[in-house]
Amino acid sequence: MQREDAIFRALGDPSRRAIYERLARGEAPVKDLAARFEISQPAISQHLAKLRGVGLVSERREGRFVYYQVEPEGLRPLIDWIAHYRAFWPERVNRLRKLLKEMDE
Amino acid sequence: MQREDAIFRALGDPSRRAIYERLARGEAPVKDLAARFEISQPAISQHLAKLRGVGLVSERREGRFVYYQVEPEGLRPLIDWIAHYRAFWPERVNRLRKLLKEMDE
DNA sequence: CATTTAAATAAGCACGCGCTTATACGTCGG
DNA sequence: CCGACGTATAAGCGCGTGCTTATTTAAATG
Repeated sequence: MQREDAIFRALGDPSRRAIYERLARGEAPVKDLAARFEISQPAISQHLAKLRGVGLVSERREGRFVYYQVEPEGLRPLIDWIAHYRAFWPERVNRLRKLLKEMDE
Repeated sequence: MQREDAIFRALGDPSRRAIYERLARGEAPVKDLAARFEISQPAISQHLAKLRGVGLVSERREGRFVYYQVEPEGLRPLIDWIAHYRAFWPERVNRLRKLLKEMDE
């Protein structure tokens, strides 16, 4: 229940969240990310280090390439935190319920 | 789907999230918050302004007191964002499903 | 009314963050 | 081997952020 700060902060940066969203569609080496986004390769590496530091992302080394991918358990602290305060937004729960039902097809 | 930055950032600060969590247990005037937390009253007001700015909190004025309360719809962008990436953590969905069932009693 | 109380705003400061360029490290290909 | 490539790390810079104290505004109280 503590130290979700880092996860919130990690996703609070637009570039970093964009990188995470990109990785959510499939793993990618740093080079590809650096090509897709307009910031420099070091900036990408720094963002990846932070995402990795909070468990949102993991790496897979292959030769001189480093492939990054989304870590499924990474969002758990966020979900748990939100779930903990679910009593205070009952309508949201219903919406979530609908979302889950939509998945059942 | 855009500008969740502010919400992530708003909840990324420990003091601010603590204030939000406190308000989730019931509305409170600024004075009470300033008494409970160790930071100054202006700091509290500044945090409340940011929480209010992103729709996480709302105010109710009564005389010279200003009562703040959690805005139920405030977490919606967060939930929607997470829900959008739900495909990448199927086990989490099951956990949420369990939580929702637990609520049904 | 004058004073006190609740809250917001202003101004300033220290620190962290995101970015850059430069450099180092490791791996592959000629 | 040697040079190029992929990535990480180092160092520095500008700016935003969270805090403080001081001040302002507004409402209750004597």
